[in-house]
Amino acid sequence: MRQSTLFGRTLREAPTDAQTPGHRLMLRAAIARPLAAGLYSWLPLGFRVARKVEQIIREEMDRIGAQEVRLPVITPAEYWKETGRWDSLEPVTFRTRDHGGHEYMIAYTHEELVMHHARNEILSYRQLPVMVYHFQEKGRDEQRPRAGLLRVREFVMKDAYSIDKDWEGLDRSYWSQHGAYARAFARMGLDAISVESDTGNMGGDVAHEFQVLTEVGEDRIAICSKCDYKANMEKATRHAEAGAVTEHGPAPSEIATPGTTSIEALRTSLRQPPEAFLKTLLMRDAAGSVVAVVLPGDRELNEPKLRKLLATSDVKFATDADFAAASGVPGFIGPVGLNARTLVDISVDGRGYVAGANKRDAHLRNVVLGRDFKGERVDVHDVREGDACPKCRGALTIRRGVEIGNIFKFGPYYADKMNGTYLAEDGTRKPLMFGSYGIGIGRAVQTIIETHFDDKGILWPIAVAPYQVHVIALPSTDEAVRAAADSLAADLEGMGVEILYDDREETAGVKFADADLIGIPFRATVSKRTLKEDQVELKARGATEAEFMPRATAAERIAAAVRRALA
RNA sequence: CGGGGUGUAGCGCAGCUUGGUAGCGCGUUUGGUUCGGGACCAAAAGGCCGCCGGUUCGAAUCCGGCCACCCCGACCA
Repeated sequence: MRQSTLFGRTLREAPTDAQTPGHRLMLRAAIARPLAAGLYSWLPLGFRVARKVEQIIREEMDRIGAQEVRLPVITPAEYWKETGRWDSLEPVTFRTRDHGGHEYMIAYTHEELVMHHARNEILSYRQLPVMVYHFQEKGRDEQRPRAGLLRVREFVMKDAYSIDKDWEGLDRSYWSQHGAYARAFARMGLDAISVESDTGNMGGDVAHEFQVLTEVGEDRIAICSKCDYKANMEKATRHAEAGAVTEHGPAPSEIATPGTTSIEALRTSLRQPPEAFLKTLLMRDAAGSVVAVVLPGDRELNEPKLRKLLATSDVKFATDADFAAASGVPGFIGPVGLNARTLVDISVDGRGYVAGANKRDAHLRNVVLGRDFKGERVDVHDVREGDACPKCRGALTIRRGVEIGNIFKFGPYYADKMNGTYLAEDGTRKPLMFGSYGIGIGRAVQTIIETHFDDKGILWPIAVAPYQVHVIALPSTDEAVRAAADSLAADLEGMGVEILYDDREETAGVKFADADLIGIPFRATVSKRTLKEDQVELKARGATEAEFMPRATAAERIAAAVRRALA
């Protein structure tokens, strides 16, 4: 590819609103361009990377026997209505109607559609197990797209689906996908770890996410410093000495706390640490049911855990009317005498706490769990740095990560809702056991950049680099140089090496700066200077030293270097 | 969705407080000189100052409304 005709120009400066290194470099190196909030177009260089990422995933999917298919982007409402997701996904989906008034959704994901085909194609246990996958657009009306390609509203996902006879088969499919993911990410240069995750609005129960740890990530991951425990914060738990302490102190007594409505204010006025207090949160779920959540003053509520526990799509703070119905007073609410379903986090132990008195300007001291109030024991708090690992009691650390892939073990969840059954060996109808497995291509591409760059630009892993060798003619206006560079470029291409050939009439500084920015793994320079010795200079991106080789054998040697790097 | 911010040439920005015919750097075009790390000289092109309305003799500037984009949070594969 001649750079003089390349569509898309490099930018000397990134727009100021691009914040993360990967976002800035992605724009500067002409990988992709924004079209609107959360909508990006690939430019030629970026699209080549995206296709290589796809190809790696395709090879790993094929290796485990998954079969490539392709489903539509525009999907009829009827299938989504079967599972109830037509309604539940409404806030985050793009919809339209055809001229006949029929409703459609830009596919948010493809479980319903694959299950629909599966129930028609699969009649017998003899056809199982089977896995299919495709690379297809997803439309998600994210309320807040961010950081370039990391969170967008339309993107290509590799989504795979496994269909098995039983849990045992599903387990095998799940772990074969897990293995394929690990290989695919390693091949594209991503250092991904698999962590336990919540299933969110995907339904089902067991799930893992593949996370690349980087400060630019939006997810928080709890990682044990001793064992292999790793979990997303929305699911992470810890070892807590529940109820270990039991105080048989005096009965609760009221204390005047005028205007003291927050833990922070109490801490200051009573001169006690946050963990001496009980925090009682009155929450209401999507159906309007109200629940009181009791936590120690130093612990935060983890909403995803609470949603999961209540099997609801949404939790909000309660209304004034809810407070009145529960006999609670905002700012002075406490578990003693509260008229509401009460959930007590496992972080609450047996000590005597200071808690709201459910009376204006008053708190109670010496409030003891079990003696003065009761509730269901639950785990709905955020873990934090230093907490004890639930598996080994080692210290947890909290890191940020980008979720580049996920795998879900649904079991009969979709089959049950969509009547997806097969005829089993014993003559009975059984549900198709389902799993789904996604990787966001664009997010993977930018995550590679986020983790492979220096102060000059991108350092592409060669397996996904837009080209393998950047041939530079210096200067292109010199006949002899141009002829030598043309022939090197042609020779390399003839050997199947992917080259970007900088034949532009630019100065050395501009060409080298662009080469560093674009980040192709090898740079082969032909210049007046190298021509004097009848040589070609070869330099690896990121290396400090260049290598000089005779021009006659240069193409051969460079091609060999590329082969070695790819191996 | 809550909070904050920004919209002026392709990109980065100044001008707005105090209203008076729109500027700087980079980039682009042309000519010339250069040529191994974002060259130099000269000339030039390029602007519904986000949109609509209001105030005013006069609005990039003041007022109102709207739109777009970004950041933090919430939420979300």
